[in-house]
Amino acid sequence: MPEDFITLTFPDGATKKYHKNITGFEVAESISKGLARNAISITLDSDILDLDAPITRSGEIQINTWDSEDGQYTFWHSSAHLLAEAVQELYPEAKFGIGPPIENGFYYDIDFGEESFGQEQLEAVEKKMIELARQKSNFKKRNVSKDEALKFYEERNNEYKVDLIKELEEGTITFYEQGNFTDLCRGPHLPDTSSIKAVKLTKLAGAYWRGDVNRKQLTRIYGISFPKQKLLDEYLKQLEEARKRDHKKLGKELGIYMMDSMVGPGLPLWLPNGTVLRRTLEHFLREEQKHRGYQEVITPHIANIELYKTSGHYPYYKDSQFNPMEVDDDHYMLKPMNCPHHHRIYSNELRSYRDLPVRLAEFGSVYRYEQSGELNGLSRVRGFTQDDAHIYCTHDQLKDEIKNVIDLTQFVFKTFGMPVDIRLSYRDDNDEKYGGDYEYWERAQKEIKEAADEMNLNYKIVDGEASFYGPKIDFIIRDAIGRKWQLGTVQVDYVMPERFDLTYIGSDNNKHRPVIIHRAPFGSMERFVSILIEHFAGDFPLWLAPLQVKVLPISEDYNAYAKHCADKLTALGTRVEVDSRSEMIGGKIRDAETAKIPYMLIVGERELENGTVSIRRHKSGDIGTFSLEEFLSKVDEEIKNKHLPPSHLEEE
RNA sequence: GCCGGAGUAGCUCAGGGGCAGAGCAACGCUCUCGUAAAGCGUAGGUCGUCGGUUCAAAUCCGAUCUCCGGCUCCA
Repeated sequence: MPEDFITLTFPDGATKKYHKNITGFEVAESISKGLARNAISITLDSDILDLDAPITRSGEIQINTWDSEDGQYTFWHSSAHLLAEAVQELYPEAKFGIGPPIENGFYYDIDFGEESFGQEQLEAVEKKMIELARQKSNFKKRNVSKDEALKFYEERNNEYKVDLIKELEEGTITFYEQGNFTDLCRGPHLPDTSSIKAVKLTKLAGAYWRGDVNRKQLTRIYGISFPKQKLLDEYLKQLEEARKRDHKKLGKELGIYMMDSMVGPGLPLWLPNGTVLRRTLEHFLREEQKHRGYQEVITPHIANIELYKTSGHYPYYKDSQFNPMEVDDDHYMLKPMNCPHHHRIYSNELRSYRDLPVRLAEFGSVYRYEQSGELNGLSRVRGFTQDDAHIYCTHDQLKDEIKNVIDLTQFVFKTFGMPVDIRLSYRDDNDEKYGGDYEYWERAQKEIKEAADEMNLNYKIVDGEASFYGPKIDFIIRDAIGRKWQLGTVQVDYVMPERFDLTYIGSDNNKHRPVIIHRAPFGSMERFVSILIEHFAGDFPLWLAPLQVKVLPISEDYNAYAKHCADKLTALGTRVEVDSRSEMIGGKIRDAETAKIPYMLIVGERELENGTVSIRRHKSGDIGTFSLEEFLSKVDEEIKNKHLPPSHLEEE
């Protein structure tokens, strides 16, 4: 091929020849006018480029519009610049840090100096952004030398950009300009500001420069923008919907839990309905574990500090534990984890290789001193209960045991129809963060990966996320407003067996070290329940619902028959109540619907005469009249098989 | 811990130096009803807490507690 031609491959596999140095815009134009009009940037192989940048090589090309992730990324990146331009207009002294696009929008970190910046100021900036966007300023790219770049920001006393530029290579530094605003930036950007039609500045936060608590805290402005007002309206509506499933709101409405300032922050009190929910979950896992060879144990909530010094937890996590208390001449601590207690139980008897694996399980409550700003409903608390277990096995058994545990965890999430992300958490090069020998780590990381591969898990490997004693598999889920939380975890540990001098007698009659697997499918009952509430939006599967059936007599004349139906259900073990208030049936139905009770049984003259019940399902409405016996077996079947609620099945 | 918001009846919220408000819930009475709200009435408050300014503070100021959104952290 002659040198001045390149070949571009499109997402559908088609290829086309172009002159070298053709721009992305021209390529788009060659396909259709509409595409050229909507084009935002292009992605060449994995690089996102400006629309007017000359394309110098062959490769796979994608024209990015608003409908692609890369297109939105470009759109929001330019919006961040627009935000900065608006701030600069209103606050000429403001100094800019970084302003990247994020998953939903963008932010910019800004040093306002002595100026105070609050909610009220946000609106003015928002208005200014729209005003500036309408001026249709072009985003102009310019190559600058390192000296020139440094000089530019030194003149403006912007130590943040200087800090950034110092780390850049000569020859790779570019500035982007739009209107009166110039920014250090690698791009790419929109052709001009005019496509930014709707802007909402959503949050104001403090953010440390470079994420370092010891450096200055800048003001971070979060925002989101769209090419159409309608899209912004939809986004805001969606946010509002999401807030309706917030477990803090539903937890209160459904009587799941409460917080009380006299009890203390981060210390949830489980209300009767929440307790039913939690105990049902515990029973579910306890039964499953029984079938899988676990033995349950119970350990106290405090222990001598020596226990945690032996485990090595104490020096690593000193700051996130409640202060020790003095008892006689010793120091005791609220337990921040269950593992050391279980290790002592393991050591309580001489173990033979014939006994392994030993699987010790406990719903163990632990207490951790989380920073006050971190506490969040049931998701992040200072006292919580882990569905903890420790498996002591031989090296040969390790991989199979990991697979068993993964299988259990998958089974749990499948039962609730929950989508989870799986992460293999490895160590990084910061040796101070981890205990134990490097070669153990290598081995554990390898075993985990092999097990995950053999189970066909779809995972991501993340370095630096391991615990201090070993690598792990984490199960991550998102809450109603998109935040990620870790639920289940499976961790391999070669360190604790050494520290606690754990042994078993092998077939060779010698002592050997077992390996430990730490695991918690739910993670913590508190966090799991918070996610469960949001996942089902309070519309729980029948087997989990705190109140499963409400019997609604048409009038007081049918209270006795309603009671009769309820008694039959109670005898079956169903959680049932009768609404015998002197309300009209419509009112009773409404109250039961808003309380999200799965089944309503309406009984009046017709039902009394025929020994039937009229069934209403939450969210689905009237589903017809059945004999009481039919309903009993229907409920029984639905509970036994842990059906998901109808509303949820439709969504899947 | 840090930055920004918020806290008024059981719940959702209005009021913003001059008598503490509404809807829902609760309680009482009437109604006895067929698939998402019956009617009337009654009661309910140290306006998170402590202090200051003022003739007068729910309202202005300061401190503090708790909650929410971020940052940092997260066994």
